[in-house]
Amino acid sequence: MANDPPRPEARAPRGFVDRRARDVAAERAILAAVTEVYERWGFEPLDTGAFEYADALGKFLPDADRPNEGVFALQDDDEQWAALRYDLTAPLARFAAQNWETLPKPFRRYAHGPVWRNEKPGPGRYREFVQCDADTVGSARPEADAEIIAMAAEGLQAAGLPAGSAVLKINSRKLLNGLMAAAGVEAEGQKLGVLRAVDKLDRLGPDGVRLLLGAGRLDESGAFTKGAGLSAAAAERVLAFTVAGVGGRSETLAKLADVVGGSAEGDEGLAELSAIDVALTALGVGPDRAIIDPAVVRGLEYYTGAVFEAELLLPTTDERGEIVRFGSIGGGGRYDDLVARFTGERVPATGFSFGVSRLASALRAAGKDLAAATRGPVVVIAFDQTRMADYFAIAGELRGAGISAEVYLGSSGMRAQMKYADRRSSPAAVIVGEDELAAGTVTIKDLDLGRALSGDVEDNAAWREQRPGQQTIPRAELTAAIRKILDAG
RNA sequence: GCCGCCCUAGCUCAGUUGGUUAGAGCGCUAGAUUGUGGAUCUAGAGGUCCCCGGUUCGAGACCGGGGGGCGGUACCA
Repeated sequence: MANDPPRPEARAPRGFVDRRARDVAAERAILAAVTEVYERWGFEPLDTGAFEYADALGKFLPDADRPNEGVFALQDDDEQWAALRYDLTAPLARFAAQNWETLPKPFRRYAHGPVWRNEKPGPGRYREFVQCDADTVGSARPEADAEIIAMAAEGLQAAGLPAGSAVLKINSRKLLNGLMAAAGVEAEGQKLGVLRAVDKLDRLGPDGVRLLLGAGRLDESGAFTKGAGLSAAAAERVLAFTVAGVGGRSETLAKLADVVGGSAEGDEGLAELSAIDVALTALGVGPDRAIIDPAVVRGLEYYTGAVFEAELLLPTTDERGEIVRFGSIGGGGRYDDLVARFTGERVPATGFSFGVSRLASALRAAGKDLAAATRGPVVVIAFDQTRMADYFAIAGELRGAGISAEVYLGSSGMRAQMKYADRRSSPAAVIVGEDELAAGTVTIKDLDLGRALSGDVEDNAAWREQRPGQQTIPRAELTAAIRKILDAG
């Protein structure tokens, strides 16, 4: 054995997860529910490839001809760098620029699929995950933003999160810029620091944010985060802004006007948010489903106006019963400059993206799994190896009737086959041995019924004696009998 | 990137001051029951003690270096 080649370790790369039937079903259910909403609101599907040229993603390291860290990139045989998409918005911008002349405008599309991020995974954070986006390209109207928000709210509801269990939070980059102008923050580095500090309000609370706005903060692991270095007065001004999100949307806007009104950009942001508020109300989206929250920042890169974030309000626990905090389960905003990168022409655009994978785990953690428990197929016991043809005929008949069925194809005995059927969550097993063949009958066993009764049985002899849920019927009645068991489940 | 914790069977873990052939529970395979799921009993399979080097008569344990994982933090389009 010493000369055997080393065996590879069977493991998935970190940040990549295997999903079994239950998880796949849950994600599919969410996708089906959300895309149905998108289509009903007049958005058309668009599929683009997993790879984009890295320059189309706009992700090159400064002063390097190599793509940014954070994306999975490879060099094609023509030396061009291609990278796996890290979201669905950049590919849309590329597509819109490429086909702009021929598209009906505004262009309304939805898309879903996996995206990849080459970064350190964490709890609830993967390097491959599924997003589901809807975007409107070519409309600068605040109503376009409002429609995206209203649709996202309906999507949450369709996915199993009605009002009260999740909320959409709205803010505007223009407000944040107005705030910083009012607080006298001008240096670029300092602006970034302020935005990052504000973004952490929900996690660190006002005291943590105050530290980050000032000198810096030492976390419990001992790592120090440098702060934005604002004066105490400026920091308090920023804090007052971030915590102003209380009550209804128009009340919040009035409060915010006191803080950022006066600066040109702040006033513009306020006007846009007001228009969004009015449109949302007209669309029937109340403050129980969408609020204005001045602490929402989102990513720093491409948003130019309104920004949105979907937050889960349900309490969630992990498999050990400990409380877990989920980050946002979706987000979006207005990005008016993204298409201009390709065409030079400014094209207003706005959109929203659900994190489907995270939404699925959030629903599971909250005990609100959309998908019912997965059902296995009816298992035809391979009792007599010389009668496989009969077993395949039975499976074929069931399949023809639309019933999921299979013949056991392993090599184990009957006991193991029953156990197999049990573990597949099969509704029923079909047993055809020599007795049945001779009599022209089949024996079917209702496994669900047996599962329900098994708790009361003490010894195996009695259990076997009872044969719960078992019946022997004429061969011709097989499909009808199985159907009856399925309907009862 | 920074800080901390961890690494022994498929999984969760025990392993005494350094001592001979490395253990448990669960899970898996099978038997008890030539044709029946749960429970019970019995048997079996399953190990690079993360890797490399060092100390030692002797290392799963001690020392040094490396790797991997987890958590926090930073970044996050």
